[in-house]
Amino acid sequence: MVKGSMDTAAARVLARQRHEVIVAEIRRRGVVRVSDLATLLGVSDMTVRRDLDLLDVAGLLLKVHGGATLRVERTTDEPGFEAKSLRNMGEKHAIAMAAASTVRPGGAVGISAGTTTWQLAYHIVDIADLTVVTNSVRVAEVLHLARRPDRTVVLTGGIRTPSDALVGPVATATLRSLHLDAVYMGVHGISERAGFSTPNLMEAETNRAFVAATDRLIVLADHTKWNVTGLSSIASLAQAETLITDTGIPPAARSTLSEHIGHVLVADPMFHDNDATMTELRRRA
Amino acid sequence: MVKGSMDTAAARVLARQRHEVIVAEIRRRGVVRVSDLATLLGVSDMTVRRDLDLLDVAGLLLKVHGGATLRVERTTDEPGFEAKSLRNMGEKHAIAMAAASTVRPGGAVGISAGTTTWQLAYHIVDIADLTVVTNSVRVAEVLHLARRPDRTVVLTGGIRTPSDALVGPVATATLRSLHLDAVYMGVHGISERAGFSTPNLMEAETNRAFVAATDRLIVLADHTKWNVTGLSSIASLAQAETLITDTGIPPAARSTLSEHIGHVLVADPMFHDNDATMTELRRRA
DNA sequence: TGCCGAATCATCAAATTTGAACAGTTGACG
DNA sequence: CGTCAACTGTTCAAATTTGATGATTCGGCA
Repeated sequence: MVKGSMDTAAARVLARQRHEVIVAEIRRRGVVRVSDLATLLGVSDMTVRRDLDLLDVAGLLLKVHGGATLRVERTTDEPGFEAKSLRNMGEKHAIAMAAASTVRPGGAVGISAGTTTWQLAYHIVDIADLTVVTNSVRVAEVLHLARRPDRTVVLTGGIRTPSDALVGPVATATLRSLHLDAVYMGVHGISERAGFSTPNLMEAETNRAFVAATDRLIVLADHTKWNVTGLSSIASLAQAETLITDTGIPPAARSTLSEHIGHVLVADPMFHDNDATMTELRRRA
Repeated sequence: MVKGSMDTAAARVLARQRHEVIVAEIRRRGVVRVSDLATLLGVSDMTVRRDLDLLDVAGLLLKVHGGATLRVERTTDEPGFEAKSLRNMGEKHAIAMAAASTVRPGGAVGISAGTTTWQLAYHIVDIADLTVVTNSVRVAEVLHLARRPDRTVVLTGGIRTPSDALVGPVATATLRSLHLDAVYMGVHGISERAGFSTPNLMEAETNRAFVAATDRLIVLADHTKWNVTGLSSIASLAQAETLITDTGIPPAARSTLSEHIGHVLVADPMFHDNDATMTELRRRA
């Protein structure tokens, strides 16, 4: 009972700062000791332990004897844990589900790198006779582990970016030699003027190669991407055959998009709100 | 209640750190001895044994008399690969070490897929200004995780075989467009008549593309490969500039090989060395 | 098969870590 | 201005971990 209810979590600013420092420290060094943190933060060991308790149940770290460590991610498991830290999971999940339902058996599809397309990979493992071309090591990994005999997974090759995409001359050259029935692409920004865009120059180049390899471009983007412009444009709105987004998209944006894009699908996200931190913040406000 | 069995830990270095080092060490070398780990980690034999006990029941390794080995059965990884990597671990390790010492900084090297070349990857992470081209997802993974700014890792792309090699038209096309200072290649068989060979047709094709991309072919093969002939030949003995094998090779074979190959290096598996993981841990402690 | 050195296991003491209880302090709110 | 809830620090007993000691078992070799 000492570790009270959620009400007690609405802490002073001081506690929150400590929590941030602790998490940052663990991210940086991988492991921290209670005694080190106590010295670093200028508080007692007991306080540090209580902090670690909270952060542990919140899923931000893993308490071990003597300190705490990063939470181990099971890369081969479902995206749940790792993806939890990402924003708009519910929306992305709904979008990925909707996108999966548009994949036709027996074809060859391209899948670009990104968190939404990564989710998409999980939903197409059961589609029959599919050939998938991707520049995402993660997407390939998911499909590879499924081990279906009627599945062909082609990696484009190239240099790996921090976000796990393969880019560069090798990737684009490979894509230039291929023709795909459909391409599923995640983007970082959508606007009427700049079209679809991304902040990474290399990824933009690879994505343009994807676009050139198909007549059927399907863009996956949750509503937070609207009116965001990345450094480099990938394609104009009109080049997309279909855009799949979620119900958070403003009606005005929806009608604007419909003017340029043939099909605009709006996926309804499941209710998926378990973020304790968020709730906590709401309470304080 | 979450309070685990595995994360119970320690005094100077958190037990968690020890566990990570132990698992990494086993994955890298295949086998470790209790006494080695004790000196490596700076703790007593008894502590190491207790750690191995925990990691054993956790399924991360297999305790044997004198130390521990990789677990043979199902891991999260591919069975084919793991199973193979167990055999002749000491020899492969020695060969990989010898091969790493022939890698010149500042160049571009190719590394084919295989268990020996996978080990090689661990030993070249510290070589400066290196560009690596590989068709092995595992090799790329190892080098990618090192995150060195002066490292460029290029994946060839292609279709993934059960043994984790990328093969097919995409892989060969990529390799045809590249020129490498040296290529490090593992093979499944060596004989005077058939030269270097492998049982997998697709891998053979990719490997031939590797050979064609360089003037300096370095073949890695432990002594069990001698007089083994795979389905498909990759290259003749004369095409190799260097062959690196181990002391288990019969003298007769050695002289035969020397007739055709410019350099034949024989690595001694008994030779033990220091390793980077240890120094890093010491620095933290 | 039997022997010997090495490895393992069981047990215990010392050192460290942990959690619970209690008390003091701070800030919010009626 | 007083009350109350929450947070923090201190103390102390219990639990965990570690290394050492000695008995036992294992594995290689003649």
